[in-house]
Amino acid sequence: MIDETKARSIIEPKILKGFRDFLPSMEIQKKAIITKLEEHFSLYGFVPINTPVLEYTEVLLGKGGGETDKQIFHFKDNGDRDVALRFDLTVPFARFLAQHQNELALPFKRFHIDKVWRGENPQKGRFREFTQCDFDIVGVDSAEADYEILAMMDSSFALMGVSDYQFCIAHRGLFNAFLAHLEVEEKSVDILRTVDKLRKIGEQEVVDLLQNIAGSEEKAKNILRYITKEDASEPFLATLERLSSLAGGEEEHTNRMKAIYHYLSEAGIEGHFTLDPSITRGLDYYTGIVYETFLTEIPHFGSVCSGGRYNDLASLYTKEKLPGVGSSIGLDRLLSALEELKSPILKDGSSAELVIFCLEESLYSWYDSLARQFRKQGIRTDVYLQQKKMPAQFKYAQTNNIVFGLTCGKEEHDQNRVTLKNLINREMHSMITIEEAISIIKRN
RNA sequence: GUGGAAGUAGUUCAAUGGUAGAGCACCAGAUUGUGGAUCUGGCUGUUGCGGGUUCGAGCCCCGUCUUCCACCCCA
Repeated sequence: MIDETKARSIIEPKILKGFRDFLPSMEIQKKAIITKLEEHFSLYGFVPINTPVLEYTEVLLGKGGGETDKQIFHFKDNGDRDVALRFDLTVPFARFLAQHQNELALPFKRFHIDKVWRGENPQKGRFREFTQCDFDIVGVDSAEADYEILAMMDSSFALMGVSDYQFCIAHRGLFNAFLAHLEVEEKSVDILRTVDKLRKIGEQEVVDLLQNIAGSEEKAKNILRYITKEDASEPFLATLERLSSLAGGEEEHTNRMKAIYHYLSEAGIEGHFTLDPSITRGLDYYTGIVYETFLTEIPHFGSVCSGGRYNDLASLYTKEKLPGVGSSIGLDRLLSALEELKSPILKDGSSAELVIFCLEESLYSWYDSLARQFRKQGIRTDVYLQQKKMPAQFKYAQTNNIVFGLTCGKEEHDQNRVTLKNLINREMHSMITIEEAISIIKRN
Protein backbone atom coordinates (compact mmCIF):
# COMPACT_ATOMS: atom_id res chain seq x y z
CA MET A 1 0.00 0.00 0.00
CA ILE A 2 1.23 3.41 -0.90
CA ASP A 3 0.90 6.04 1.77
CA GLU A 4 -1.45 8.41 -0.01
CA THR A 5 -0.71 11.47 2.04
CA LYS A 6 2.95 11.14 1.24
CA ALA A 7 2.52 10.16 -2.39
CA ARG A 8 0.27 13.14 -3.07
CA SER A 9 2.09 16.45 -3.21
CA ILE A 10 0.41 19.11 -1.11
CA ILE A 11 -0.40 22.42 -2.80
CA GLU A 12 0.37 25.34 -0.53
CA PRO A 13 -2.93 26.99 0.41
CA LYS A 14 -2.55 30.66 -0.40
CA ILE A 15 -4.47 33.59 -1.84
CA LEU A 16 -3.51 36.57 -3.97
CA LYS A 17 -2.19 39.88 -2.71
CA GLY A 18 -5.00 42.20 -1.67
CA PHE A 19 -7.59 39.39 -1.69
CA ARG A 20 -9.04 37.98 1.52
CA ASP A 21 -10.96 35.11 3.09
CA PHE A 22 -13.79 35.98 5.43
CA LEU A 23 -14.27 33.88 8.55
CA PRO A 24 -17.83 33.40 9.82
CA SER A 25 -17.55 36.06 12.54
CA MET A 26 -16.72 38.72 9.93
CA GLU A 27 -18.98 37.43 7.18
CA ILE A 28 -22.00 37.27 9.50
CA GLN A 29 -21.54 40.94 10.38
CA LYS A 30 -20.99 41.98 6.79
CA LYS A 31 -24.09 40.08 5.63
CA ALA A 32 -26.11 41.65 8.44
CA ILE A 33 -25.11 45.15 7.35
CA ILE A 34 -25.83 44.37 3.70
CA THR A 35 -29.27 43.03 4.58
CA LYS A 36 -30.04 46.17 6.57
CA LEU A 37 -28.91 48.43 3.73
CA GLU A 38 -30.93 46.50 1.16
CA GLU A 39 -34.08 46.82 3.25
CA HIS A 40 -33.28 50.49 3.81
CA PHE A 41 -32.87 51.28 0.11
CA SER A 42 -36.11 49.46 -0.65
CA LEU A 43 -37.86 51.78 1.78
CA TYR A 44 -36.86 54.66 -0.51
CA GLY A 45 -38.28 52.86 -3.53
CA PHE A 46 -34.92 51.84 -4.91
CA VAL A 47 -34.67 48.58 -6.80
CA PRO A 48 -31.80 46.10 -7.03
CA ILE A 49 -30.01 45.29 -10.27
CA ASN A 50 -27.03 43.15 -11.11
CA THR A 51 -24.45 43.15 -13.88
CA PRO A 52 -21.71 40.72 -14.94
CA VAL A 53 -18.43 40.65 -13.10
CA LEU A 54 -16.61 40.40 -16.41
CA GLU A 55 -17.11 42.88 -19.25
CA TYR A 56 -15.43 43.69 -22.55
CA THR A 57 -12.34 45.74 -21.77
CA GLU A 58 -13.34 48.44 -24.24
CA VAL A 59 -16.69 48.86 -22.47
CA LEU A 60 -15.08 49.43 -19.08
CA LEU A 61 -12.22 51.61 -20.24
CA GLY A 62 -14.42 53.86 -22.35
CA LYS A 63 -12.38 56.66 -23.72
CA GLY A 64 -9.52 55.04 -21.90
CA GLY A 65 -6.42 56.64 -20.65
CA GLY A 66 -5.58 57.67 -17.17
CA GLU A 67 -5.26 55.81 -13.95
CA THR A 68 -8.09 53.38 -14.50
CA ASP A 69 -6.09 51.65 -17.23
CA LYS A 70 -3.31 50.78 -14.85
CA GLN A 71 -5.58 49.54 -12.10
CA ILE A 72 -7.99 47.41 -14.05
CA PHE A 73 -7.61 43.62 -14.11
CA HIS A 74 -7.78 42.61 -17.75
CA PHE A 75 -6.84 39.53 -19.74
CA LYS A 76 -7.81 37.40 -22.72
CA ASP A 77 -10.58 34.89 -22.16
CA ASN A 78 -10.62 31.39 -23.62
CA GLY A 79 -12.13 32.78 -26.82
CA ASP A 80 -9.34 35.35 -27.15
CA ARG A 81 -11.62 38.25 -26.22
CA ASP A 82 -10.23 41.24 -24.31
CA VAL A 83 -12.08 41.11 -21.03
CA ALA A 84 -11.81 42.93 -17.71
CA LEU A 85 -13.09 42.64 -14.16
CA ARG A 86 -15.31 45.56 -13.24
CA PHE A 87 -13.41 48.38 -11.56
CA ASP A 88 -16.50 49.95 -10.01
CA LEU A 89 -20.28 49.55 -10.25
CA THR A 90 -20.92 52.91 -11.91
CA VAL A 91 -19.42 52.33 -15.34
CA PRO A 92 -21.18 48.97 -15.81
CA PHE A 93 -24.35 50.77 -14.71
CA ALA A 94 -23.89 53.32 -17.49
CA ARG A 95 -23.52 50.48 -20.00
CA PHE A 96 -26.60 48.82 -18.48
CA LEU A 97 -28.63 52.02 -18.85
CA ALA A 98 -27.71 52.49 -22.47
CA GLN A 99 -28.59 48.89 -23.23
CA HIS A 100 -31.90 48.77 -21.37
CA GLN A 101 -33.20 52.34 -21.45
CA ASN A 102 -36.37 51.29 -23.29
CA GLU A 103 -37.22 48.82 -20.53
CA LEU A 104 -36.83 51.30 -17.67
CA ALA A 105 -39.02 54.09 -16.40
CA LEU A 106 -37.23 57.33 -15.60
CA PRO A 107 -36.29 58.50 -13.09
CA PHE A 108 -34.67 55.18 -12.33
CA LYS A 109 -33.48 54.52 -8.80
CA ARG A 110 -31.25 51.53 -8.31
CA PHE A 111 -28.90 50.04 -5.76
CA HIS A 112 -26.20 47.47 -6.30
CA ILE A 113 -24.05 45.87 -3.61
CA ASP A 114 -21.27 43.68 -4.91
CA LYS A 115 -17.56 43.11 -5.32
CA VAL A 116 -15.26 45.14 -7.57
CA TRP A 117 -11.57 44.67 -8.40
CA ARG A 118 -8.63 47.05 -8.70
CA GLY A 119 -4.98 46.18 -9.28
CA GLU A 120 -3.79 48.71 -6.72
CA ASN A 121 -1.06 48.09 -4.18
CA PRO A 122 -2.86 47.12 -1.01
CA GLN A 123 -2.61 48.88 2.33
CA LYS A 124 -4.74 48.88 5.42
CA GLY A 125 -8.30 49.45 4.28
CA ARG A 126 -7.25 49.18 0.62
CA PHE A 127 -7.80 45.92 -1.16
CA ARG A 128 -7.73 44.47 -4.65
CA GLU A 129 -11.11 42.88 -4.15
CA PHE A 130 -13.69 44.82 -2.19
CA THR A 131 -17.41 45.39 -1.85
CA GLN A 132 -19.06 48.57 -2.94
CA CYS A 133 -22.57 49.61 -2.12
CA ASP A 134 -23.87 51.95 -4.81
CA PHE A 135 -27.16 53.82 -4.97
CA ASP A 136 -28.02 56.17 -7.83
CA ILE A 137 -30.88 58.19 -9.26
CA VAL A 138 -30.80 58.51 -13.03
CA GLY A 139 -32.92 60.58 -15.39
CA VAL A 140 -33.46 63.67 -13.32
CA ASP A 141 -31.26 66.70 -12.75
CA SER A 142 -32.70 68.40 -9.70
CA ALA A 143 -31.84 69.56 -6.21
CA GLU A 144 -34.46 67.12 -4.95
CA ALA A 145 -32.54 64.18 -6.37
CA ASP A 146 -29.23 65.50 -5.05
CA TYR A 147 -30.83 65.92 -1.64
CA GLU A 148 -32.38 62.45 -1.63
CA ILE A 149 -29.00 60.79 -2.14
CA LEU A 150 -27.49 62.85 0.67
CA ALA A 151 -30.40 62.03 2.95
CA MET A 152 -29.96 58.35 2.20
CA MET A 153 -26.24 58.54 2.96
CA ASP A 154 -27.10 60.08 6.30
CA SER A 155 -29.77 57.55 7.23
CA SER A 156 -27.58 54.67 6.03
CA PHE A 157 -24.78 55.65 8.37
CA ALA A 158 -27.23 56.04 11.22
CA LEU A 159 -28.64 52.61 10.38
CA MET A 160 -25.21 50.98 10.41
CA GLY A 161 -24.60 52.51 13.83
CA VAL A 162 -21.52 54.43 12.71
CA SER A 163 -20.87 57.61 14.65
CA ASP A 164 -18.21 60.30 14.36
CA TYR A 165 -18.25 60.82 10.63
CA GLN A 166 -18.44 63.91 8.49
CA PHE A 167 -19.95 64.24 5.04
CA CYS A 168 -17.81 66.76 3.14
CA ILE A 169 -19.55 68.20 0.11
CA ALA A 170 -18.56 70.59 -2.65
CA HIS A 171 -19.66 71.47 -6.16
CA ARG A 172 -17.53 70.56 -9.14
CA GLY A 173 -19.47 72.81 -11.51
CA LEU A 174 -18.97 75.81 -9.28
CA PHE A 175 -15.28 75.05 -9.00
CA ASN A 176 -14.98 74.75 -12.78
CA ALA A 177 -16.74 78.12 -13.12
CA PHE A 178 -14.21 79.56 -10.72
CA LEU A 179 -11.31 78.12 -12.73
CA ALA A 180 -12.82 79.55 -15.92
CA HIS A 181 -13.11 82.92 -14.20
CA LEU A 182 -9.41 82.67 -13.38
CA GLU A 183 -8.75 81.60 -16.97
CA VAL A 184 -6.99 78.39 -15.97
CA GLU A 185 -9.72 75.91 -16.92
CA GLU A 186 -7.48 74.06 -19.36
CA LYS A 187 -5.35 73.01 -16.39
CA SER A 188 -8.36 71.86 -14.40
CA VAL A 189 -7.39 68.19 -14.11
CA ASP A 190 -3.97 68.95 -12.63
CA ILE A 191 -5.44 71.59 -10.38
CA LEU A 192 -8.17 69.24 -9.14
CA ARG A 193 -5.61 66.60 -8.22
CA THR A 194 -3.42 69.10 -6.40
CA VAL A 195 -6.32 70.61 -4.51
CA ASP A 196 -7.34 67.13 -3.43
CA LYS A 197 -4.08 66.81 -1.52
CA LEU A 198 -4.73 69.81 0.71
CA ARG A 199 -5.67 67.84 3.79
CA LYS A 200 -2.60 65.67 3.33
CA ILE A 201 0.30 67.95 2.43
CA GLY A 202 -0.86 71.31 3.77
CA GLU A 203 -1.38 74.77 2.36
CA GLN A 204 2.17 75.88 1.57
CA GLU A 205 2.95 72.76 -0.43
CA VAL A 206 -0.31 73.12 -2.37
CA VAL A 207 0.43 76.74 -3.24
CA ASP A 208 3.89 75.81 -4.50
CA LEU A 209 2.47 73.11 -6.73
CA LEU A 210 -0.37 75.31 -7.95
CA GLN A 211 2.03 78.10 -8.83
CA ASN A 212 3.77 75.79 -11.29
CA ILE A 213 0.50 74.60 -12.76
CA ALA A 214 -1.43 77.88 -12.92
CA GLY A 215 1.55 79.99 -13.93
CA SER A 216 1.46 82.73 -11.32
CA GLU A 217 1.63 83.16 -7.59
CA GLU A 218 -1.43 85.40 -7.77
CA LYS A 219 -3.57 82.64 -9.30
CA ALA A 220 -2.20 80.01 -6.93
CA LYS A 221 -3.16 82.13 -3.94
CA ASN A 222 -6.57 82.73 -5.42
CA ILE A 223 -7.14 79.01 -5.74
CA LEU A 224 -6.00 78.48 -2.18
CA ARG A 225 -8.43 81.18 -1.05
CA TYR A 226 -11.20 79.27 -2.78
CA ILE A 227 -10.44 75.88 -1.29
CA THR A 228 -9.83 76.93 2.32
CA LYS A 229 -12.35 78.11 4.83
CA GLU A 230 -11.91 81.39 6.64
CA ASP A 231 -12.27 79.43 9.83
CA ALA A 232 -13.68 76.08 10.80
CA SER A 233 -16.94 77.57 12.01
CA GLU A 234 -17.76 79.46 8.82
CA PRO A 235 -21.45 78.72 8.14
CA PHE A 236 -22.42 76.70 5.07
CA LEU A 237 -24.26 79.51 3.31
CA ALA A 238 -21.54 82.08 4.09
CA THR A 239 -18.91 79.81 2.51
CA LEU A 240 -21.17 79.31 -0.46
CA GLU A 241 -21.61 83.07 -1.01
CA ARG A 242 -17.87 83.57 -0.80
CA LEU A 243 -17.22 80.82 -3.38
CA SER A 244 -19.88 82.26 -5.64
CA SER A 245 -18.29 85.70 -5.68
CA LEU A 246 -14.81 84.23 -6.18
CA ALA A 247 -16.28 82.54 -9.24
CA GLY A 248 -17.38 85.92 -10.57
CA GLY A 249 -20.87 85.93 -9.11
CA GLU A 250 -21.79 82.50 -10.42
CA GLU A 251 -25.51 81.77 -9.96
CA GLU A 252 -26.69 78.49 -11.47
CA HIS A 253 -24.60 76.08 -9.37
CA THR A 254 -24.77 78.34 -6.34
CA ASN A 255 -28.55 78.28 -6.43
CA ARG A 256 -28.52 74.49 -6.73
CA MET A 257 -26.38 74.24 -3.63
CA LYS A 258 -28.66 76.67 -1.78
CA ALA A 259 -31.66 74.55 -2.68
CA ILE A 260 -29.95 71.37 -1.50
CA TYR A 261 -28.98 73.03 1.75
CA HIS A 262 -32.55 74.20 2.19
CA TYR A 263 -33.83 70.62 1.99
CA LEU A 264 -31.15 69.40 4.37
CA SER A 265 -32.17 72.08 6.86
CA GLU A 266 -35.87 71.29 6.54
CA ALA A 267 -35.04 67.66 7.27
CA GLY A 268 -32.94 68.74 10.26
CA ILE A 269 -29.80 66.95 9.10
CA GLU A 270 -27.78 69.89 7.79
CA GLY A 271 -25.40 69.60 10.75
CA HIS A 272 -23.96 66.36 9.37
CA PHE A 273 -22.81 68.09 6.19
CA THR A 274 -19.86 70.42 5.77
CA LEU A 275 -19.19 72.54 2.71
CA ASP A 276 -15.55 71.73 2.01
CA PRO A 277 -14.32 73.33 -1.25
CA SER A 278 -11.15 71.24 -1.23
CA ILE A 279 -13.22 68.17 -2.07
CA THR A 280 -13.03 67.81 -5.84
CA ARG A 281 -12.89 64.06 -6.67
CA GLY A 282 -10.38 62.82 -9.20
CA LEU A 283 -12.85 61.19 -11.58
CA ASP A 284 -13.59 63.58 -14.38
CA TYR A 285 -17.19 62.57 -15.12
CA TYR A 286 -18.55 64.58 -12.19
CA THR A 287 -20.32 67.81 -13.11
CA GLY A 288 -22.27 68.86 -10.04
CA ILE A 289 -22.27 68.19 -6.32
CA VAL A 290 -19.48 65.90 -5.08
CA TYR A 291 -18.89 64.38 -1.66
CA GLU A 292 -16.59 62.29 0.44
CA THR A 293 -17.04 60.86 3.91
CA PHE A 294 -14.36 60.65 6.57
CA LEU A 295 -14.38 59.00 9.96
CA THR A 296 -13.36 61.68 12.44
CA GLU A 297 -10.89 59.56 14.39
CA ILE A 298 -9.10 58.05 11.38
CA PRO A 299 -9.29 60.43 8.41
CA HIS A 300 -6.12 58.86 6.96
CA PHE A 301 -8.18 55.74 6.22
CA GLY A 302 -9.63 57.69 3.33
CA SER A 303 -13.19 58.18 2.26
CA VAL A 304 -15.69 55.48 3.19
CA CYS A 305 -18.55 56.84 1.11
CA SER A 306 -18.33 59.15 -1.87
CA GLY A 307 -19.91 60.11 -5.13
CA GLY A 308 -21.59 62.98 -6.88
CA ARG A 309 -23.58 64.19 -9.84
CA TYR A 310 -22.62 63.22 -13.35
CA ASN A 311 -24.77 64.71 -16.05
CA ASP A 312 -23.61 62.69 -19.00
CA LEU A 313 -22.36 59.36 -17.74
CA ALA A 314 -23.92 57.11 -20.37
CA SER A 315 -22.75 59.28 -23.24
CA LEU A 316 -20.09 56.74 -24.10
CA TYR A 317 -22.76 54.19 -24.97
CA THR A 318 -25.79 56.18 -26.12
CA LYS A 319 -26.70 59.51 -27.69
CA GLU A 320 -29.44 60.00 -25.14
CA LYS A 321 -28.51 62.27 -22.28
CA LEU A 322 -28.94 60.62 -18.90
CA PRO A 323 -28.21 62.84 -15.91
CA GLY A 324 -27.60 61.09 -12.64
CA VAL A 325 -26.49 61.41 -9.07
CA GLY A 326 -25.21 58.66 -6.86
CA SER A 327 -23.11 57.53 -3.97
CA SER A 328 -21.00 54.55 -3.06
CA ILE A 329 -20.28 53.14 0.38
CA GLY A 330 -16.97 51.29 0.66
CA LEU A 331 -18.21 48.46 2.81
CA ASP A 332 -14.92 46.62 3.29
CA ARG A 333 -13.02 49.76 4.09
CA LEU A 334 -15.74 50.78 6.51
CA LEU A 335 -15.58 47.38 8.22
CA SER A 336 -11.77 47.60 8.46
CA ALA A 337 -12.09 51.05 9.94
CA LEU A 338 -14.64 49.90 12.50
CA GLU A 339 -12.33 47.02 13.37
CA GLU A 340 -9.46 49.46 13.78
CA LEU A 341 -11.64 51.60 16.03
CA LYS A 342 -12.71 48.48 17.97
CA SER A 343 -16.25 49.59 17.36
CA PRO A 344 -18.93 48.00 19.56
CA ILE A 345 -21.04 47.70 16.41
CA LEU A 346 -18.94 44.72 15.46
CA LYS A 347 -20.30 42.32 18.03
CA ASP A 348 -19.39 38.72 17.45
CA GLY A 349 -21.84 37.17 15.09
CA SER A 350 -23.59 34.03 16.26
CA SER A 351 -24.43 31.02 14.15
CA ALA A 352 -27.55 30.25 16.18
CA GLU A 353 -29.52 31.40 19.21
CA LEU A 354 -30.04 27.93 20.60
CA VAL A 355 -28.05 24.71 20.54
CA ILE A 356 -29.57 21.37 21.49
CA PHE A 357 -26.87 19.40 23.23
CA CYS A 358 -26.51 15.69 22.74
CA LEU A 359 -26.74 13.86 26.04
CA GLU A 360 -28.01 10.60 24.60
CA GLU A 361 -27.29 9.67 21.03
CA SER A 362 -30.34 7.41 21.05
CA LEU A 363 -32.56 10.46 21.56
CA TYR A 364 -31.49 12.11 18.30
CA SER A 365 -34.96 11.87 16.71
CA TRP A 366 -36.45 13.62 19.70
CA TYR A 367 -33.77 16.35 19.55
CA ASP A 368 -34.55 16.80 15.88
CA SER A 369 -38.28 17.12 16.56
CA LEU A 370 -37.54 19.72 19.26
CA ALA A 371 -35.37 21.63 16.80
CA ARG A 372 -38.20 21.69 14.25
CA GLN A 373 -40.52 23.23 16.83
CA PHE A 374 -38.03 25.96 17.73
CA ARG A 375 -37.25 26.69 14.09
CA LYS A 376 -40.96 27.01 13.37
CA GLN A 377 -40.91 29.87 15.88
CA GLY A 378 -38.08 31.55 13.97
CA ILE A 379 -35.42 30.60 16.50
CA ARG A 380 -32.12 29.71 14.84
CA THR A 381 -31.45 26.28 16.28
CA ASP A 382 -28.35 24.15 16.04
CA VAL A 383 -28.31 20.46 16.96
CA TYR A 384 -25.07 19.01 18.30
CA LEU A 385 -24.43 15.96 16.18
CA GLN A 386 -22.52 13.57 18.39
CA GLN A 387 -22.41 12.48 21.98
CA LYS A 388 -19.33 14.13 23.39
CA LYS A 389 -18.58 15.08 26.94
CA MET A 390 -20.27 18.24 28.10
CA PRO A 391 -17.25 20.56 28.37
CA ALA A 392 -16.60 20.02 24.68
CA GLN A 393 -20.22 20.78 23.84
CA PHE A 394 -20.20 23.93 25.96
CA LYS A 395 -17.00 25.03 24.30
CA TYR A 396 -18.63 24.59 20.91
CA ALA A 397 -21.49 26.87 21.96
CA GLN A 398 -19.06 29.42 23.31
CA THR A 399 -16.95 29.51 20.14
CA ASN A 400 -20.09 30.09 18.09
CA ASN A 401 -21.52 32.70 20.47
CA ILE A 402 -24.69 30.75 21.09
CA VAL A 403 -26.59 32.09 24.08
CA PHE A 404 -28.95 29.23 24.95
CA GLY A 405 -28.39 25.52 25.33
CA LEU A 406 -30.92 22.73 25.75
CA THR A 407 -29.60 19.98 28.01
CA CYS A 408 -32.09 17.17 27.80
CA GLY A 409 -31.73 13.48 28.50
CA LYS A 410 -33.97 10.55 29.29
CA GLU A 411 -35.68 12.27 32.19
CA GLU A 412 -36.83 15.24 30.09
CA HIS A 413 -37.79 13.00 27.20
CA ASP A 414 -39.98 10.76 29.38
CA GLN A 415 -41.86 13.72 30.83
CA ASN A 416 -41.87 15.67 27.54
CA ARG A 417 -40.12 18.58 29.21
CA VAL A 418 -36.89 20.42 28.50
CA THR A 419 -34.10 21.95 30.54
CA LEU A 420 -32.89 25.27 29.19
CA LYS A 421 -29.64 26.93 30.19
CA ASN A 422 -28.52 30.47 29.55
CA LEU A 423 -24.90 29.86 28.67
CA ILE A 424 -23.83 33.41 29.44
CA ASN A 425 -25.10 33.80 33.01
CA ARG A 426 -25.49 30.00 33.50
CA GLU A 427 -29.06 30.37 34.68
CA MET A 428 -30.90 27.03 34.56
CA HIS A 429 -34.58 26.48 33.80
CA SER A 430 -35.18 22.85 34.70
CA MET A 431 -38.02 20.67 33.43
CA ILE A 432 -40.02 23.41 31.71
CA THR A 433 -42.33 23.09 28.71
CA ILE A 434 -41.23 23.88 25.20
CA GLU A 435 -43.57 26.87 25.12
CA GLU A 436 -41.90 28.27 28.22
CA ALA A 437 -38.48 27.74 26.67
CA ILE A 438 -39.54 29.53 23.50
CA SER A 439 -40.82 32.54 25.41
CA ILE A 440 -37.62 32.74 27.50
CA ILE A 441 -35.47 32.71 24.36
CA LYS A 442 -37.65 35.27 22.62
CA ARG A 443 -37.61 37.54 25.63
CA ASN A 444 -33.83 37.65 25.56
C1' G B 1 3.62 50.25 -11.15
C1' U B 2 7.95 52.90 -7.95
C1' G B 3 10.51 53.32 -3.12
C1' G B 4 11.12 51.73 2.27
C1' A B 5 10.35 48.24 6.65
C1' A B 6 8.99 43.48 8.21
C1' G B 7 7.88 37.92 8.00
C1' U B 8 9.81 32.44 13.79
C1' A B 9 4.04 27.44 16.76
C1' G B 10 -3.09 28.69 15.78
C1' U B 11 -1.81 33.61 18.32
C1' U B 12 1.47 37.15 21.19
C1' C B 13 6.72 37.31 21.32
C1' A B 14 12.28 35.42 22.55
C1' A B 15 17.08 33.08 20.64
C1' U B 16 26.28 36.24 19.59
C1' G B 17 26.70 32.51 12.63
C1' G B 18 26.91 26.85 16.63
C1' U B 19 21.19 21.56 19.14
C1' A B 20 14.06 25.35 18.42
C1' G B 21 12.12 28.28 23.15
C1' A B 22 7.92 30.89 26.90
C1' G B 23 2.72 32.36 28.00
C1' C B 24 -2.13 31.82 26.01
C1' A B 25 -4.98 28.78 22.65
C1' C B 26 -5.70 23.65 20.80
C1' C B 27 -6.08 17.92 21.12
C1' A B 28 -6.09 13.23 24.08
C1' G B 29 -6.50 10.88 28.78
C1' A B 30 -7.34 11.22 34.10
C1' U B 31 -13.18 11.96 37.99
C1' U B 32 -18.74 13.95 35.22
C1' G B 33 -26.38 14.80 33.51
C1' U B 34 -23.58 20.48 33.26
C1' G B 35 -18.35 24.82 31.79
C1' G B 36 -13.89 28.91 31.52
C1' A B 37 -10.54 24.36 37.02
C1' U B 38 -6.25 21.26 38.23
C1' C B 39 -2.95 17.33 36.74
C1' U B 40 -0.46 14.24 33.02
C1' G B 41 0.88 13.82 28.11
C1' G B 42 0.97 15.65 23.11
C1' C B 43 1.08 18.69 18.32
C1' U B 44 3.11 23.24 18.97
C1' G B 45 7.62 24.50 13.48
C1' U B 46 10.20 22.26 6.50
C1' U B 47 12.11 29.81 11.14
C1' G B 48 7.07 32.59 4.25
C1' C B 49 9.29 30.09 -0.29
C1' G B 50 13.78 29.19 -3.55
C1' G B 51 18.86 29.74 -4.29
C1' G B 52 23.93 31.39 -2.58
C1' U B 53 28.22 32.25 1.05
C1' U B 54 30.03 29.05 5.22
C1' C B 55 32.61 23.26 8.38
C1' G B 56 27.80 25.18 10.05
C1' A B 57 22.37 30.11 8.40
C1' G B 58 16.26 31.88 12.02
C1' C B 59 20.55 35.38 11.77
C1' C B 60 24.84 37.29 6.20
C1' C B 61 23.88 37.91 0.44
C1' C B 62 20.45 37.46 -4.01
C1' G B 63 15.69 36.36 -5.92
C1' U B 64 10.53 35.64 -4.98
C1' C B 65 5.75 35.81 -2.31
C1' U B 66 2.90 38.21 1.43
C1' U B 67 1.88 42.09 5.02
C1' C B 68 2.51 47.14 6.59
C1' C B 69 4.15 52.27 5.23
C1' A B 70 5.05 56.28 1.56
C1' C B 71 4.09 57.79 -3.62
C1' C B 72 0.24 57.30 -7.33
C1' C B 73 -4.78 56.91 -7.05
C1' C B 74 -9.03 55.81 -4.52
C1' A B 75 -13.95 52.79 -1.41
